[in-house]
Amino acid sequence: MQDLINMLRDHKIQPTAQRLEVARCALASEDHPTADEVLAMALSRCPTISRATVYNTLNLLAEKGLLVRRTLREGVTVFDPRLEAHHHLIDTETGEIHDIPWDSVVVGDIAEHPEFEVLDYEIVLRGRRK
Amino acid sequence: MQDLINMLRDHKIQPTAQRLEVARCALASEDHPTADEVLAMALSRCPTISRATVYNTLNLLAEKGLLVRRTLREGVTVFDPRLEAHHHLIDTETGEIHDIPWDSVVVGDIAEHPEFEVLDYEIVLRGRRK
DNA sequence: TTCCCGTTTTAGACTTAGTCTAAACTCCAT
DNA sequence: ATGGAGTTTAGACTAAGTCTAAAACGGGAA
Repeated sequence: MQDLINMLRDHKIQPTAQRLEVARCALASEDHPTADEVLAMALSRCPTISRATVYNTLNLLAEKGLLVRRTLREGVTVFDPRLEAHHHLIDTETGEIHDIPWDSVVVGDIAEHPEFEVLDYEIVLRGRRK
Repeated sequence: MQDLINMLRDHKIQPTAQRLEVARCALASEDHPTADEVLAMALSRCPTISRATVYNTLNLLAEKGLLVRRTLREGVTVFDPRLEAHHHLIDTETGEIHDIPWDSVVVGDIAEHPEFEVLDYEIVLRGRRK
């Protein structure tokens, strides 16, 4: 709890009850929740929290680098609490997102692009449960 | 024109004026249009075409393998007329999507996943104009 | 050719994800 | 205590997408 407060302070985010609850839900998540999923979780402990606050807080946490916004599901943004580089595997049947450790794929040289400076990259795998 | 008709027939899609127009716009596109972008293009030649028809037709073309649906832009689905395997580079400033030839990146072995059979994959690069 | 019936198209209602706004609430510093 | 900056809130609004029910189309049988 105190750790969470400090984590927000360290990132220049003024801690409030609502922000702590959103951070708790999103950062502790084992998967890749959408904003509305975080809202649903947060409501159980913080029954008056509003959708706008959850959206604002997630955007704030992402902007401050505590979460990563990802485009991995059609039509929705998901938030990823895992900050270390990793890849993703999408279950083609369900859309579920699974983390793949960075080292389990070896990417060789990426040819220099004539017009772009590449800042980062990831592999998106798609697969089916065996 | 006749080629387009045959292409649809070959894929068991009954050609109609609207479908031909949607196919023309989407398949000839040099980029990765959204459904609403295709609608805007189609309207100039086919002024009464409806949004529902464009959405239905794009979904049909994707289902029949003439287009690929991709999740590369936040909140929207884009359609990709390039069927050969390739990667994508996203301009972090604008969100623009650029194709990257398959061979310009060498991906080594992908570790066998214990629970999933990997069907395909691609690299998503993010970068900034130099 | 005409008619029929399955297929397609259409407008518009509906849903879902997300942003925006303006008012209300907090809470710290005076 | 009070004033103001920063937060939260409900609800309006927008954009992407699906659904529905009715109208229009079109190709084959007669």
